[in-house]
Amino acid sequence: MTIKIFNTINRKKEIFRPVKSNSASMYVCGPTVYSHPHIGNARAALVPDILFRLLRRTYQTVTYIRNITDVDDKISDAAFKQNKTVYEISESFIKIYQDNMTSLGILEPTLQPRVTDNMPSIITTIKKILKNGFAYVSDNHVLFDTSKYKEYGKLSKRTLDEMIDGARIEIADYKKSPRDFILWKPSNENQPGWESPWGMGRPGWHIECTAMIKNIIGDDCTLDIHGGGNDLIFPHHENEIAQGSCMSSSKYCNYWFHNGIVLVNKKKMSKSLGNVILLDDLLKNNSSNTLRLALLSAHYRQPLNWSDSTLIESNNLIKKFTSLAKSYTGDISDYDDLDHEVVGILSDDLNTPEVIKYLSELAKGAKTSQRDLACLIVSAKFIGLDLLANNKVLPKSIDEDLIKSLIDERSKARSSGDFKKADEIRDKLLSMGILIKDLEGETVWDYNSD
RNA sequence: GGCUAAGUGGCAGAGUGGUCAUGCAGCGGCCUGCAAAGCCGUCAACGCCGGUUCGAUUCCGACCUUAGCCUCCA
Repeated sequence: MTIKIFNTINRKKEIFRPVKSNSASMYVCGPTVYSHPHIGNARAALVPDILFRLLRRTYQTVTYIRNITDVDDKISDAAFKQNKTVYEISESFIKIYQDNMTSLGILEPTLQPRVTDNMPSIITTIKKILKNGFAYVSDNHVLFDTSKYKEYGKLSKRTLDEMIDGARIEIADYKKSPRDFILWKPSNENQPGWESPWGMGRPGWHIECTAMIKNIIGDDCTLDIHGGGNDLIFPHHENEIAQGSCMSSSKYCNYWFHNGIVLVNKKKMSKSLGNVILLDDLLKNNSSNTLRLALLSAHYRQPLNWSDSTLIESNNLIKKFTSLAKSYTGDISDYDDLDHEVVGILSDDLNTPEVIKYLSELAKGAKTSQRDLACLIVSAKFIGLDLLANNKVLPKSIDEDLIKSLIDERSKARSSGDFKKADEIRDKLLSMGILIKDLEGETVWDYNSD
């Protein structure tokens, strides 16, 4: 199976050819652990999760690395504000992040390196860049000298002149050029710091990824795929390319893979707009299936506008699929090969909306064909939708025994012809948030999420 | 202001040089005590202006609009 992915470096869909024929390596920028993960973090983890599932199917070994940034000024700020240590903050949000990802059915990456565990390799990487003449030391900082690297701007398609003209920030006096970026900076007594040849300090934002990648795959190896949100193209990934290319003679990475951001009210989430949607909140009222489907409803490179109707539509579709799946009587393992169609669709640049269309068509056929139904279940499973799981997410306040007794009471009223009473009970249940349906010989209920 | 993308039916959202996306909503019907669900059918779109072409929503160019980046943001 040939996999095609869109490569940001040349803005073209390309056939994926890994460096080694039977294995693939992928690195994705993971979370900075300073607050609760939001729906955007979920998309940034889910999109590579789908690619990981696809790569696993195709290659014998897949090394999927997703880092954890546990050194950052935002973490220090959070620690200061909450009167906690940096370690307490990062540990608690690492746990929340991992729990949220597990709840979403996102597979664990092969490796999840932390910045704090990689200080020696970060320092070694900076030393190599200095030794090769692409960085300079100034006022206890180490800075990358962008003027020395001719290809700078290749990924984001900007020239150095454009960037300098457009720069809004004041030029720090220790920089030769406003575009030079920090590899190492000094720490004061309130900030986490490590001993280095340039004094007590901490790494700049971009160097951690380069150091960890090279530490894992080897200095002279090329990474197959590097991913992240498309808001990281500049400056983060541009800077990574510069560092990675100047610390070793090998090409840094072959395929750049970026997902679009999640918008709320057509705007990027931000604390100042007050439109940040947290996963903890979403997971209270929505199943993992619903959230996954909603996040996959747009192509991964497009912006995804998040709204209530996104959730409602996904929930409706999932309900339809799961109620069909309940009627499956066979052994699903008989049909493991039935997912080759969905694999084919995903192989064309992860076209998840096309997969959803395909699932809808299977659902139509599934009413009369057990094979289509098995295919639906297996195909959904490939993108991490478990149609056989119990999908009901109920608020804790709902009393199931009360619901059952009201339904019994209504059934008696119906069979004795007292439809007025029956309808009153139905309305009462609806006001409790319970929707009932009279199926053949039986009344079923569900939480009314609309 | 510069850079990078994107504009498709009421909404969401794929795709294609010439015949169907799909889902939700709507409309008509079947079913139902009535609903709901389900089923059958159905309406409806390619930002604007030029160009290439027998034919453009699709390719090319200008314009307009929107979003992201240029602020250590996924």
